[in-house]
Amino acid sequence: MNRPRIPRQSDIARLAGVSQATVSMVLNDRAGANRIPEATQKRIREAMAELGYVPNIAAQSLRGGRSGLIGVHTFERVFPTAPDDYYREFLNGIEEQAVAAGLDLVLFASTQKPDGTRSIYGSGSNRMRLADGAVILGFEKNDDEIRRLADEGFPFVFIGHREVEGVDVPFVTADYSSAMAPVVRMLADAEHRKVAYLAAPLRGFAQQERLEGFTAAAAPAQAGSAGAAGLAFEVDVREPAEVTAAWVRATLAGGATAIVVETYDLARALADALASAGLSAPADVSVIGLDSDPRSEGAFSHVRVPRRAMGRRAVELLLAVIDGSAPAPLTLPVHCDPPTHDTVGTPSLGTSIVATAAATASATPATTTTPAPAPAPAATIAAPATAAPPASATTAPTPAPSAV
Amino acid sequence: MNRPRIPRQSDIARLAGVSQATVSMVLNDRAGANRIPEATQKRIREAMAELGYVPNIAAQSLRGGRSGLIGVHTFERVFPTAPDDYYREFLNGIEEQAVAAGLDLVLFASTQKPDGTRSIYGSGSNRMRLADGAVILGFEKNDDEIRRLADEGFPFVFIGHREVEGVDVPFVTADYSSAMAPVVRMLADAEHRKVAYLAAPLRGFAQQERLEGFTAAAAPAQAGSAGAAGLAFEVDVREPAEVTAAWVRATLAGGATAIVVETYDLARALADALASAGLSAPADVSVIGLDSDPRSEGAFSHVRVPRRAMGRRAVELLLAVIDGSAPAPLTLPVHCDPPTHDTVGTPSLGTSIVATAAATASATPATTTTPAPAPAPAATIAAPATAAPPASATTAPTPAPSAV
DNA sequence: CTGAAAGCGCTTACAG
DNA sequence: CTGAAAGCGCTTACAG
Repeated sequence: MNRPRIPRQSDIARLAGVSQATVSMVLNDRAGANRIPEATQKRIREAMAELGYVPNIAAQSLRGGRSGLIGVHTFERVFPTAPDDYYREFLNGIEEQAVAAGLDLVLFASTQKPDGTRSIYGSGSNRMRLADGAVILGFEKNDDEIRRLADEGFPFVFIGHREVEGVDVPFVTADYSSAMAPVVRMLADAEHRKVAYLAAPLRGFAQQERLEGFTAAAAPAQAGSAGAAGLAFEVDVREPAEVTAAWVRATLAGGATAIVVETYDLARALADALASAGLSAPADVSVIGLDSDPRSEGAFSHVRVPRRAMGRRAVELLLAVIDGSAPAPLTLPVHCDPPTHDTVGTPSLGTSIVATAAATASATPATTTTPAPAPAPAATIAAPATAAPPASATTAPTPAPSAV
Repeated sequence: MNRPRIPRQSDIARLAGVSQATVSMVLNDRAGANRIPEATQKRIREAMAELGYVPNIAAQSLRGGRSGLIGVHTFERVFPTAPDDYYREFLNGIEEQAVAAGLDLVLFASTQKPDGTRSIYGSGSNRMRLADGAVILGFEKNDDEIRRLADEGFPFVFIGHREVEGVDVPFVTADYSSAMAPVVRMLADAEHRKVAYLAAPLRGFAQQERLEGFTAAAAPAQAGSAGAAGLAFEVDVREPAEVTAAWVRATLAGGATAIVVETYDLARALADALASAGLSAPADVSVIGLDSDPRSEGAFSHVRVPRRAMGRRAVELLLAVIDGSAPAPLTLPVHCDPPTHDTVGTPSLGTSIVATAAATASATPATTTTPAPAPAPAATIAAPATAAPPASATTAPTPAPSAV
């Protein structure tokens, strides 16, 4: 069977009795600019329909420069084996926005090395340039590759706060600083007076910003300003393995009536710990998570990290970067939905096992006592030494996120 | 900041002191054919590395070369909103094999129309031609687009049995015909004598093949041949909404001690029906599903549709189609893992609500009584009229799947 | 108002 | 052993 040749512009031109260039003009609606008569245009369109013409994308993008392709690169596998993978919602958002922008997505799979990690330049060449730009995700540190990408002038945007020395890394992030106010308000409104802030040892940017936001939100209330009643909190840095039934009992015995959980792995550990202590939220203790993953989502009320919206905004930001219309510093915080009330109750409502310390105990709160206006620096909090900010944050101060 | 120009072959050529054509030869490993000396090749490769050369995919594919891109097209959205989407595992497999083959994946999102469906030619141009070939998924019927794709000679492979008149559609499918034998054996071994085969009204290829496979496996046993004891079954075609507690009671009252569920939506309906009837599997009735989706997976023992493996094999088959090394008829059945035993028990073990009809009732079984060797045609089964094969299967007989 | 021509970055015969 | 040249199918100045 002889494969029928795919029609091209010159075939239409011949059929319509015009030049190939004229066909191109009509196709691209630049016909008006050149005032090609309606009759000619009609003839051309009829010829197109008759031959079933379809433009050759490769030729178009070779000529025009843009491929209409947005890359997606992760430093780990894109479709992890686990059914509850973290990337999923980001991809949903990226895809949504690609649809809206009429772009296609390239998932770079060819860059995977035998150990399962993915490298941009590992193969010796940057396949990524096949796309007009790329959204990059992943926890792995690959500062050298990022720097090289920036040096080449390749447009990219990170999902998640990323800093690489010498490079203005564009990124979208959850707006944790503003997301903490509703959390504090909800706890204060439920008349909690003392809260345990269960923090992760690894102090990434997200952890840092959550704690700063929480502190800033709690401080004015603490000072007795308008609105909610005072809320004291104590930062407790723990590995997930340390979050046991005993830890829960000790925490409640210390007078806390609510627990704020910084990360999703701690949230999972806490859910297990509560279960094995025979306690439940909000009956025995109120709990709010500041992050979540699919596995921890059902356990507690939590700040909803807007992963899908972040994916969408990342593509928007990328498109702005690609055509140079994005103003510095190219960081885009995305609003977080406030937590639900499911696992937050009033202390009196609970059948707390804590009888030794009153919920309203006037023990010196661990939080700042300075009546300074928000945002108060987190550094004044009596946190364990392990809660020190990450190296990058101490050497170079974290830049304030600002909208694009 | 002036963006450094992206290097092209002529830049490498200049740096290495050769012609651009020579660079192309070395790049494409056709250097051997032209016996370009190792020293020259080395110089060229070093220049490539130094400049960070990456081929321009558009130019390559315009010229007729390979882009190293495998397209993924779905007639519905790729990343559905529901957390339990059906495509997920297929994509996992596709991606796995892309990694293995060193290829990248293009997810066509630009083709989405306002109603959410996706069309290959809807935008007037076939973006898909950017890729070397494509894996296509989706339930929507778009025979015209498939035919056009085939006419253009574009390589593609379907996931799922697909037939389009006048086109040899390459596809991978679950090997249902062989998957049914373990199901029949498991039921017979557990000493079931009468089984209800709960079938879907929509008789797609998968449904068709399951029923044929089941019939073929049950027939020899029925004839008293070696191995399992006789197994009679009655096909009951139902909409999911019809699968109620009453339906379950009536089915058990009819003497069936086990239910085989053809599709995952019926499986979900049956799970609900059992619950509302206050029954459970395998205590009251044994149940095996012949398909599953993430939402029905936990409910019953089921034949595991090897979605990930199907994704992998689809890419393998596509690569064979692309370089013309795949022999007709290009259909590839993938082995299914046998079901677990979780919801299969012996009838005597159950506290069946059925007291009226003995489990070993000698009522005339609905199955074929012909002692013919397998595979027996499903047509001899006393199925309701609505269980007629689909139009395409009656006009053109279903071709026997055969390995590539 | 329309056409001839250049050129996007490649690959592949074809000459030397 | 290597280079000059054609050409893939387009878009976009530039001439008429």
